[in-house]
Parts: sequence; C-alpha cells; structure tokens
Amino acid sequence: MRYTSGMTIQSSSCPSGDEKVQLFGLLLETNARLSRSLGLELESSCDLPLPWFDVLLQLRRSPDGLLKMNQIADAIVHSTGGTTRLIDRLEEAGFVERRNCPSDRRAIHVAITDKGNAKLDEALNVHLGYLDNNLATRLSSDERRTLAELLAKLNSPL
Amino acid sequence: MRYTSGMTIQSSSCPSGDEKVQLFGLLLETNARLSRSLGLELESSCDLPLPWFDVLLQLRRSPDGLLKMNQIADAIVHSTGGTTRLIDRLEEAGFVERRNCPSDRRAIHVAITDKGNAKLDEALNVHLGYLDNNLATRLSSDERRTLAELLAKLNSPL
DNA sequence: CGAGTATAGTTGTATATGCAACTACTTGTC
DNA sequence: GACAAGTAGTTGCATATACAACTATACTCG
Repeated sequence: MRYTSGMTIQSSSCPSGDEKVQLFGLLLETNARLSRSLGLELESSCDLPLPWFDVLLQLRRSPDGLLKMNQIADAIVHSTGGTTRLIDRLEEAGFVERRNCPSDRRAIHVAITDKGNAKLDEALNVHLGYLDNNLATRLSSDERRTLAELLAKLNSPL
Repeated sequence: MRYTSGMTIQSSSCPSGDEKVQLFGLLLETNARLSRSLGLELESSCDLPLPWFDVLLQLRRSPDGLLKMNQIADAIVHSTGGTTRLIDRLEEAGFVERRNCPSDRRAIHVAITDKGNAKLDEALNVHLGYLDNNLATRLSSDERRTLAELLAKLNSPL
C-alpha cells in the first residue's frame, strides 16, 4: 500500500542530504522562526509590524534619517511596488513622510518623523529584550562575532 | 545599502547600532536576499515556487516520504491554515497526495508522488548549481561547517 | 538640441499567507 | 461510559506582497 518511489533518503548519493543543501535549509528555517517570533513580539508589545520596524531602523541608520524609495526597497529586500505600499501605510500612520528630492524630481525622499522615532525607540527596547532572550542565550559574544562575519561574507556581492 | 562592519551610526548611544541588533538585521537581510534569488531561479528554471520546493524537500527527507500536516507546517514555518492551502496547490499539481492516517482520523498524511519526486530531482539540480554559485564561492567548506553549527545553535529550542 | 534609453516611483491585478472561528476526532478523568 | 479539554485540519476573511504595465523625469550621444 505504498506507492512512493521506494527511494529512501539518507543515502549519500541523494542530494537532499548534501551538506550545502542542509546548510541552506537551516539558514532559511532559522530565519523564518526568528522573524516570526520577533514579529509576533513586536506586534503584540508595540503594535508594530516587523516590516515597519525594518523601515524605521533603516531610516534611523541612514545619514539624516532619510532615504529614497529605491534605497529602502533594496535595504529591506522588497519589490519597489511593495515598498510604495508599505511606505503608504507608514506615512498614513504618521511614522514617516515623503518629501520631494530637490535634485531629482523623479525621486522621493522618505524621512522618519518624530512620531516614527518615538515608536522606533519603543520597538528597539522590545527588540533588545528579545535579543537578550533569544540570541544572547544561545550564542556567546565570540560566536556572534563569527556569525556576523560569515553572514557578511554570504551577503557580499559576488 | 548593506550592513557592513564599518557602517556609521548616528549616535553611539543609539541602540540601532547595537551589535546584536546589527547581527540580527544581517541575518534577516542575508536570508531575504538568498531566498529571493533562489526563488527566482527555481521558478524560472523549474517553474517551482520556493515554498513548494521546501515542502517536497521536507517530504523526501522524512521516513517514507510522508508527513502529517502539522509536521509540515512546523518544518516550513507556516501557519496551519497557510499550509492547508499550500498543500491544496501541491496536490492539485499532482506533486503530493493526501491520505488518511490509519491511527488518527483527525490527521492527514501527505505523501510525495512520483511526479513530485521527479520535480524535486529537477529542482535539486538547479539548487545545487545555485549553491555552487552563491554559497561555495563565498564560504569555504570550513566556514560552511562553522556557519551550520552556529545556525543550529540559534535554531535550537531554548 | 532632440531622440532614444534608462531610471524612480506608482498602480492594477493576482495571489499567498496569517489569524480566528469552526468541525471533527481523540484523550483524560471521574 | 460520558463529559471536558485538547488536538488536527479546514475555511472565511483580511491583508501584504510581487509582477508587469505605466507615467514622469533624467541622462546620453548624434
């Protein structure tokens, strides 16, 4: 009563067990779990969706708290269309505002507002607590540094 | 814009520059870029969405190529509702099939079909090529092992 | 300068996903 | 054995996002 193609796994010839495939899967899974749990925590504690937090964080890190739409889209790894809508919502909520770019009339500057900064502070507090509970408990400071180096390599262009 | 170790932060007292916050951001960003590029490649080469690939891979890795709905939901980190719909689509495409679970009439067994196995083989081929281009070029075998260990720790319960 | 190409952002549309409510079954307790 | 509580999966609904087509502006090269 089993008509799966009798292929059983764990054989070394089966590429689903390939070391790189496993590593990649682990990366996706780890990330998915962490994003989800952080997202839930931010949403329940601060009423702030994770992508909103991400945008606000990118803005704060940028010089002048200001980025162009396409820079945001790239930084948060969304499509430009998706970013337009996301910024619409953030603007509607009063956390950011669009401004014309004086040097390029096609471009839009997105700036974080005072309200956005306040919300971000609140969320960062929650985030720091989250990291203490979930990151610092699992990885030592040395391990975290190593992980950061490896991820930076992995994320680097070619 | 990428996170790099030398990135300037607005103020040293600003927690957006906290080492853990940066690491976490790097993890999310790296993952988002990789998922997106792998997803595009799988979709264009094999016409297989990344979540479908993920399900098929989980099934192949499981004993008997068979998992219950909630095991799939957990493995791929989706909600159970989302998983129901995802499996609907996979079943419709003929890559998996639902079977009754003999020991628990609430549960559903999801089994990979021959067609699903064939598609997975095809996709794994693409995936292996992808990993050669994107993983092996950036991280040595040692580094990959280290990364896998760190991610496993990070992903571990408690 | 003007035509052609490239770039920034928005919008229409389709779809995938999450959440909460629901049904059906199982397990534990008295 | 029956009732309460827990668990597996599905469904209605809302929403976030991607993709592709589109508009408007900037750049380039004859």
